[in-house]
Amino acid sequence: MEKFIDYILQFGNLNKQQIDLIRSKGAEIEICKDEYYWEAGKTVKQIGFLTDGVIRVFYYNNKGEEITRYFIDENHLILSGNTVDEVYTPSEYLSAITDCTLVVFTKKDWKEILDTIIGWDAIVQKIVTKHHSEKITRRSELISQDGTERYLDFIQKFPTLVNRVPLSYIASYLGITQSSLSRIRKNIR
Amino acid sequence: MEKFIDYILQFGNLNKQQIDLIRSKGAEIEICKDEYYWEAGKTVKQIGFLTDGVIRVFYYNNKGEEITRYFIDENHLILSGNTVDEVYTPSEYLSAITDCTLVVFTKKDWKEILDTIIGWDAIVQKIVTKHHSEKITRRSELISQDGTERYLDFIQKFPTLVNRVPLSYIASYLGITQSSLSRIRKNIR
DNA sequence: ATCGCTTTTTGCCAAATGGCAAATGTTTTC
DNA sequence: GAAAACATTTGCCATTTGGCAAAAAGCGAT
Repeated sequence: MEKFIDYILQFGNLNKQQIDLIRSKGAEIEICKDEYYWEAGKTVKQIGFLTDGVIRVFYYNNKGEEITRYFIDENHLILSGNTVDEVYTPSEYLSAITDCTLVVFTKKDWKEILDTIIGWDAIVQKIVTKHHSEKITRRSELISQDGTERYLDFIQKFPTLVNRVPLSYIASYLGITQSSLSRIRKNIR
Repeated sequence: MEKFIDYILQFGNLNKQQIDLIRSKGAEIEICKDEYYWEAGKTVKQIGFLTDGVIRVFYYNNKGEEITRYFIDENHLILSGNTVDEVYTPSEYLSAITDCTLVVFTKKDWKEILDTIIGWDAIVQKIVTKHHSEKITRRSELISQDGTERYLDFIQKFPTLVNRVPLSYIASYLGITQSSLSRIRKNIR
């Protein structure tokens, strides 16, 4: 919970009352390795913030292959759709790579926070925009690189993930096969 | 100008007064082929909406190569940063591929619209989020495809761009070399 | 129609990556 | 600690892509 508060405070100021409100609404939950947090086609009912663990976001392409779109690690918001009111049904899966701890808010409580704390919306928007931009930048960069560059980039940008995420997922994220990535790693050593 | 109004109305309702306000603030400008609309490192002073033409967004990677991140075509908002107040200095270039027509707003006027029209912020946010998501999805998909699939995907998703954008830019966008793309096209025929 | 300039295609060969299956290594379970 | 389950590496070869340079095609100005 405190991780979430600290995180939010990086993006805007909140007074004690406001912090208490947030604290009173958030609930901690745990997800075991390999459990889904979201499933494609199933309506999302909560807003989450990952405080511990790693989650993998993936979808199935038209050949039925599982493609990892990105990883979510500690201190990241997991939002559903643009607005709280909107019913949101993802087209991708979120699955825990390790055991995870999250702070979650029901949509109702989130809405209450939104209605009570002036500026909350702006804070969340800031976070969302930041994450979006980062993802676009990162994905775009990958495309112009060869396998080795992609991997070096990955270990540099996500040093804490390299040893916690199975090679096959990293390979999928980088757009190369697992065996190629294995060879690339050999060459780097 | 009317294209902009029509576009905005897809995302939210506005009354006649509000539309008139917008109309009174927007100015039409033209940009010739190969001119820059944004340059990396130069502060952006206006909000733009592309009504005609195609713009290329690119940056230089660490080898000094020009990498096309994406294309902007008709009916797309070109925003600077998260908020109007923020001074925004892009790290990429926007350059006209064809002659372009834009509707532009000074930051001051945009702010006035923002302060006058309740819900304007939400409309813009919706648009931005939509574009972001589309870009992330598109870029992610490319990564798991080979050259041929990338190109087929491109012509299917941007049929109007294929014949207006030089091959070298498309190749760069798709993360393959121009000669490879040329061969791919030959094989497809 | 011709010249000059830019864009696209092509040939040649090298390098990178994919596909598949077996071997090896690691972790979990009983 | 052995067996089973899972993850990673490796060998082998086919395919794809890259790099470079020359040729061909396209285009605009005169």
